[in-house]
Formats: sequence, structure tokens, C-alpha cells
Amino acid sequence: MPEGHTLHRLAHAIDEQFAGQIVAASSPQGRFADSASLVDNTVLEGAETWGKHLFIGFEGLRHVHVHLGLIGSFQVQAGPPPLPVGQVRLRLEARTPPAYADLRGATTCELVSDEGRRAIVDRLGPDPLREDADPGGAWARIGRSRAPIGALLMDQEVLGGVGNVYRAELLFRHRMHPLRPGNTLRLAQFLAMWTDLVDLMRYGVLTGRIDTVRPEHTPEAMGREPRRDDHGGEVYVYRRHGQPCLVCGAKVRTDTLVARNLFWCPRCQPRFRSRARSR
DNA sequence: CTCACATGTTAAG
DNA sequence: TTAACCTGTGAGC
Repeated sequence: MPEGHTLHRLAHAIDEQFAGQIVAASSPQGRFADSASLVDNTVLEGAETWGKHLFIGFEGLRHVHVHLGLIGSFQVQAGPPPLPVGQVRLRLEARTPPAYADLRGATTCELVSDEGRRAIVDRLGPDPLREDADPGGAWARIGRSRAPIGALLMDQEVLGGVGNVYRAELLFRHRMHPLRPGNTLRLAQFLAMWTDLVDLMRYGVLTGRIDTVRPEHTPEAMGREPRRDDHGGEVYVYRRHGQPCLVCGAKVRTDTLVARNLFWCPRCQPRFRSRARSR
């Protein structure tokens, strides 16, 4: 489920259901029992997201730091809480009006101080979904790195919140080969990608899906079957390997980069050629 | 039913 | 570079 847009949606949902209220915190599964008891029945002041990190702030400058990892989920619901089903690592409950939130499968769920939160945030690159994000910080890394742009986009110290789907789709939309070295990009190219990423991710926050295809490539426009995939959105290349590119018809390719599946169109995203070739 | 795999990250070798 | 962690889903038997 989780790239940055998912975490921002969660922060909004938590604010909506719990902010300003005294909240019961428990750990039905037990692994978070000690920390849960420390914030139990205190005021939840607000939730905030930075990249893929969620911080739920309680009175006294204490934050529950959550990272969903690959398979975590945080279900936030209005209404009376049911009996916990499965391994609920953290449950929050509000009474007025009733609401609950169940955290499962997260890789991180810990109580941190204000300083602890700052230390985590300081290690993250700019988050395209935050108003205060400064793309210059990301460009400082990308513009002088020989690492592949496909790896840099996923590096949370470079950009906070980009995951495998946004990586693949952003590179496709900008006709950029994933292995192109970061330091061969021009600033204008990077800024165009950043602007696009902000748009795509904001749309993801609104809809809860990752949709990246332009109007002319939607299933309706092309008369093709809508794609039903886990992430639920319409995309150009992500997990479409072996299928025809929606733009040029070439077979979408796949490979592994930094231990993650990579997808790209070999025709729309040609290998980068250095300037030495021409002239 | 069992198995592989997944929008992620860390730590060990 | 690999394994480990944790849960849900879908494919295949």
C-alpha cells in the first residue's frame, strides 16, 4: 500500500478522527504495549507525515513514529471499534464521536521524543507533498551523483516519499532511462520532474490511488480493459512488463535495481548517450 | 490449501 | 549482496 501519498492520507484521516481529543491507546497484540500505555488517555494533538514516516503527536511532545514498511496497514475508521482481528500492533480509540484506528504489519511503531522525531526528519530528502519542501536539496544530491536516477529517486535521503510505482512512472513520463546517471540531468529536467511529481502525488492523496496516465491513454480513451492491480491505478509501465507500451507499443521491460523491480519502455526511454557522441 | 510476491527498510555477512 | 521482518492477495494445485 504505502508510498508517500498513503501516509499523507493517513495523517489527514487521523487528524479528522482524533485530533484534539483524549485517545485510548493499546496494543492488543502486545508488542507495543509499553509505549501505548505511555500515551494512553492523553490528548492526541495531531498527525504529520514526512516522506513515508508518520508521526502522531501527543501532549508532552511525544510522538508515535510509524513506518508501514512494505506490508503494513493502518486502518482509520469512524464508528465504534470492533473486537481486534488478527495482529493489531496499535489501536487508537476515540469516544466523541466514536472512532478507531488499527495498525498491522508495520516495520516501525515506536514512541519518540521531539528530538527523536527531528533526527528522523533530518535524514530525509524533501517530500514533494509538503508545502515546505525545497527541491534544491534533492538537486544538490542528484546533480552531482553518478548513481542511476532510478536509484536516486528511491533514496529517501534524496527524496522523501517516492516509492517503486512513482519512480517507474515518473521516469516514463519524462522519457528517461532508469540507469541514466543523476549528474547527466540538467536542472530544468529535474525541476520538470519535481513539478510533475508534486502533481501526481497530490492527486494520489486525493484519490488514494496512483494514476499516472494522461487522458489520451486512459482505458476509456484507448478502448482497453481497465487495469485492476493492487495499487488500483492506471499506469504506464509499473508491473506491465511483457505488455505493449501504451504510447509506442514496444514490450515493457523489467529488471532489478537496488533490490527492487524496475519497469521501463525501451523505446520511449532510450539509453542515455553522453554528449561525446554528437560533435 | 500452499506458495510466491508485494507500493519498504535495516542489519548482517 | 542477502536475509529478515511483518500481512494480505492472488495464482495455482
